[in-house]
Amino acid sequence: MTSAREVAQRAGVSVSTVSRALQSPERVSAVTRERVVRAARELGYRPDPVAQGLRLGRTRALGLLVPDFENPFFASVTKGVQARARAAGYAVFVADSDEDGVAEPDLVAGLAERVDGLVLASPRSTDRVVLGAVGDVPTVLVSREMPGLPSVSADDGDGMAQALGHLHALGHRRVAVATGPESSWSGARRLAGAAQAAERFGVEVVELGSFAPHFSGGLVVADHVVASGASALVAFNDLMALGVLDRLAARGVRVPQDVSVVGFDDVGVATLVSPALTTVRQPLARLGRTAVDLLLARVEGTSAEPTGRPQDEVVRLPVELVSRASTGVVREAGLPVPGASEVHS
Amino acid sequence: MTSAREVAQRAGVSVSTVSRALQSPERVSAVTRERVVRAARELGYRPDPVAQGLRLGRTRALGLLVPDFENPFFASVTKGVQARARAAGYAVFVADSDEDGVAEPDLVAGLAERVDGLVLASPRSTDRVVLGAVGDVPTVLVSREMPGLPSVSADDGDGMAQALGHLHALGHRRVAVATGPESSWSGARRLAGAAQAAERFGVEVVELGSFAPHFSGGLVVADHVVASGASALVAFNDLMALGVLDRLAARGVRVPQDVSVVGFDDVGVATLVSPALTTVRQPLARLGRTAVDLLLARVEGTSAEPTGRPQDEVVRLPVELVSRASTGVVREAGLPVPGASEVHS
DNA sequence: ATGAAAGCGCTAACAG
DNA sequence: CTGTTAGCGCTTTCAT
Repeated sequence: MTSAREVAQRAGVSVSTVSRALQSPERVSAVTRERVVRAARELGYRPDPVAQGLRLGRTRALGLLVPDFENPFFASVTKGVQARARAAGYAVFVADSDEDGVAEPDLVAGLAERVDGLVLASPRSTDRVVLGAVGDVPTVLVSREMPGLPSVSADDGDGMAQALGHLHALGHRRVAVATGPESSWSGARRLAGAAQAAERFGVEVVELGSFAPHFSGGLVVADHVVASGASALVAFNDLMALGVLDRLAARGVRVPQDVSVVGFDDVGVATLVSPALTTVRQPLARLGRTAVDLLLARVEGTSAEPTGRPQDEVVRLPVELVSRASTGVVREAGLPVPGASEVHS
Repeated sequence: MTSAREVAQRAGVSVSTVSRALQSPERVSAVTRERVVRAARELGYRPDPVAQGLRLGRTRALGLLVPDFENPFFASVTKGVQARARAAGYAVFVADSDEDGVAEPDLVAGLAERVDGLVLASPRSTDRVVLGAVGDVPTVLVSREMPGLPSVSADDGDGMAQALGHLHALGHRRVAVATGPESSWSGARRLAGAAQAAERFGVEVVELGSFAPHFSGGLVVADHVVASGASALVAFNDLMALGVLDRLAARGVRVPQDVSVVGFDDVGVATLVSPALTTVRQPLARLGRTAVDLLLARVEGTSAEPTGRPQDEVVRLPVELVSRASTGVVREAGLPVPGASEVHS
């Protein structure tokens, strides 16, 4: 690592001039600036970001916390955060809580002391714990809203409404809904959306409860669906829906003839299974990018916006129901008219 | 952020005593240590890692570069790196090159100046470029070997041998192999392994060429397989294999009756498709964990090992062929005996 | 326009 | 055992 002193020596100037020539070129004569720049280039000099960070109090680093990298939803969010941060000249620290809410405060605190801003994706802790852990570090939430913190999430309630509307139009009148982690904010939002939409469309919603947001959780959910007598299911996410599909097939329950299945997220695998999964598409990478935009607005001085945005801005990105075979029209059998509506109601 | 000075004041000692009491408790009297520790706890003091980094020349941060977070292979590696680094008290910077080898040197350089060590997963650049970019920062490679740098990768050659052995045992005599990015080191290794195994088993290997390591690449590969007259395919990775499966199904080519398909990696989705994918399982998270172990041995002083390990240690983790339906025995039809062997050879 | 000096928060060498 | 001093690499007054 070459330091500013070596550059100064080579250019025959002082270290402060080196700093100035590089940071505020206009405050230095053209000729010395040229000399400094050349010396710097020849030595491959790059100011040490750690030292800069110490002096300026800004590290030009952002922190990202996710519950699980192996969940494609968060992989995409990570990608989005990463891309936008880099474009703005920020490095990104990451931490994976392994879906363990208890570990979150420590992880957040560990990140917080090294970064200028924090992105927390679907934190599982309570509002109070999250607020305590971030302290006074600028923070943006993803897929979670909470008073006092800006956030960007998909419109979960609307997504659920679209899903139920779709199922209703296909003739379903009794629909099961499986939730993810108890502590999932978006899960709660969807349940609320489901209740509203249920009334609007006149469908009965059966809450199956809370399950692991993975393939394995779906295996369990599938049996509940069958037992519930519902003719359709909306799963917490695509991974869970895939587990449902698998178990249903194993039990000889046909999809969509006997039961229709809707996922959430539209991660890549949704199209790779058979039948392809109908799902509520979230703008995955955009969640991450938007979060960084919000964060940098705060980190780099609120003065950018003349009128000043509200302290905790809440962004809701639109979602889109993507209809595929798992709720589709079955050629040979015609529209799957659920027998459930005859049995119940 | 509370600083050491405030703790010192509250405890009635000097800042150096605060530092000592926390870093080397035995060099401080029991009573003052107690006072300092209590003051620190009361103020919620945590030494600023940035300042520590500047002073000590160690940031207690590691850098990780991957070609694509959304590729589940790298998501798992990231998870492994993350977990091990955290356990050792290191934070992790990440960067995603988007499979763009040209961007790599800049990304690596950007990471290098902030970290104590680097993990480079499947870097796409040439040896010279990689070595230049890392400079003198301790570095470990994942899924890539190169003179001068330690590395941990799966035994790709053996994996390919297991795949071909399996296919040979099932009666296949003409097997297509599709590679990933030209610059992929493991792809080259597998081709080499294929050549060896081909001779050993007496199977003919048809090299289809280089394709995108995604689902979309597989769609293209499928047509090549059919055109090649091979009765089986080994794809570069599971994602590609899934694309092949999809396209084959669309063309009415049955798997495994008409063509058998083998993937690589055993990422989660391999079991979610129908037919389930036979694949060469890599110890994904372990790749990441082992890389960090190697790295920390270097970063924290080679003296840990009495005799001193070789400067560039090369670790090859074993792989395991997992046989599933995509090469499986077909109940109704018996063993899929490829017609290819009658047509050719 | 430039250099000297101060200091970000911390730790290590050196006295005492 | 503890306080004082110095300095990591950088930016920023403050003089000149």
